[in-house]
Amino acid sequence: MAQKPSIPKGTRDFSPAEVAKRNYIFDTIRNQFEIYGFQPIETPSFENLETLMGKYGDEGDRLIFKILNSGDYLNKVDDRTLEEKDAAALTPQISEKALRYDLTVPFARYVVMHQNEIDLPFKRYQIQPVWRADRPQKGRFREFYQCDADVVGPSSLLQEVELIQLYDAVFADLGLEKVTIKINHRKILSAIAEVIGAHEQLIPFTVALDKLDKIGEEGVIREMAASGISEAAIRKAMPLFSISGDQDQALGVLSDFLKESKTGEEGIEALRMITATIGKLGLSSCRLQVDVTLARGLNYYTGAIFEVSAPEGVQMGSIGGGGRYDDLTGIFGLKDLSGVGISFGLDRIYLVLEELGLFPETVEESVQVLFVNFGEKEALAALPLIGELRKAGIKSDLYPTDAKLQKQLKYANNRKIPYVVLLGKDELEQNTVVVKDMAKGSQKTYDWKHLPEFIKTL
RNA sequence: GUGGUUGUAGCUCAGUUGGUUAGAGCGCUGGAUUGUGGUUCCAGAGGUCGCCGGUUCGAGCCCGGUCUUCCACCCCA
Repeated sequence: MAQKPSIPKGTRDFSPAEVAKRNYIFDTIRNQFEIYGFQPIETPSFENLETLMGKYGDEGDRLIFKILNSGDYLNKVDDRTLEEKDAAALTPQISEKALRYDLTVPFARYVVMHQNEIDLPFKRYQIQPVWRADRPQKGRFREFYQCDADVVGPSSLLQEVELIQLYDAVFADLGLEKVTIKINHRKILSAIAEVIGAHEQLIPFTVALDKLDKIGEEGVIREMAASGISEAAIRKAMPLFSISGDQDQALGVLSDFLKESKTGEEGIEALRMITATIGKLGLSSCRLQVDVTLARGLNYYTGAIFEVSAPEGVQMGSIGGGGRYDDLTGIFGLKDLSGVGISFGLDRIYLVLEELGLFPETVEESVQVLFVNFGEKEALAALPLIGELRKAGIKSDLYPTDAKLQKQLKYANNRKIPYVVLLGKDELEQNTVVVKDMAKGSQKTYDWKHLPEFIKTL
């Protein structure tokens, strides 16, 4: 009996039209990556499990897709682990490999393994799928593409500035207006926790703080209390909940709040430099916003952290994120190497562009010129002309059968083909073709010898 | 991982307290129109009602399970 085919939860097939639109985004991002001097690398779709485990926090570990060992994988498991049904202890015994969870950790691994071949500063980009065992929602998939650009080597803040410009350049090319790039600094978050006396609970503190715009002040307070942060500490942190006004003002308030912390002052200085420089250089599509409550991002970030949210009015999580990590390669044995990078979430950008109708019409154009097939003789006469067009780089094709003209034109119409060429009995006798402009409905006759004139109009 | 939600034609969706042969619009195929698509008119094809089981004389509709979709958590691109 034939089984009904299906694909796993959170995965998708892509039709030709969808692939065309996805490629448009890929091409736009790749083009700017290269314009900014980044070089491409690729890494395997799966890594050794131990390379990935422990890099993304407990929640991250849970979301990593583990690959079951081949062969008799239960053979080596000790009976006790099996009897106790201890998943955490069992996993490393039956799985040695796991699907890539993001592009940053594999990149860090790559840098360490290839350190002798790499010239610093090393600017690489990487566009590949990643996998997460998350529960799918709109804009959240189990297989999706990330487009990363990272610089390792220089600890200069000019890198952060450049990456913000890169974000802006890509979104400008995509025609995506009013994108907000939020920026914060890990040192600021760490200093706040220190100043209020909640240094031990830095992670729960930042996670709660991050939800301010979603669950409000009360919600944040409740969550902080629930995660063991003292009432006194929460009260101390409260002025931060209402920081508003422009960037300089916000940074001023923060500076006052953290005046006793050297770490905090470093973080504030960094943001001042970045925002001031971007202020001078200007952005075309994006706006940069300091946001003290921005805390998302993975555990390995140590400096600036970024998050890009979709334009207002579009229900979508972040469409990009990034930050600086001073010690990521340290985990793999290479000390004192700083890196900073950003990531674009292709699949979410796609949904945003689709919702706002921002894909150019020509993206779905598979063929520019379609020759109608009137029969064997006419089709044979069309082939050299099609060859001429193809040599000139024009996407052109002959309808494969001599189906009714109505059907062939309808096909051209559905495929959004802008020009149809008619070469029938009369044209064959006169060595001419009739070119029909599908949008206007107008027609023009060209002599075979004068085909270049038509090509010029394309 | 927790709680909820959705699934009927290729697509978007109707479908009465459970009752004979499950509908519409769009799309598709053919014709009006043997060299003119996107407009119009006519006709036609297309369904194991997600899947498995249960209740019932009888289930698209009720019950259980399962898969999927979307939503809220969690977390994130």
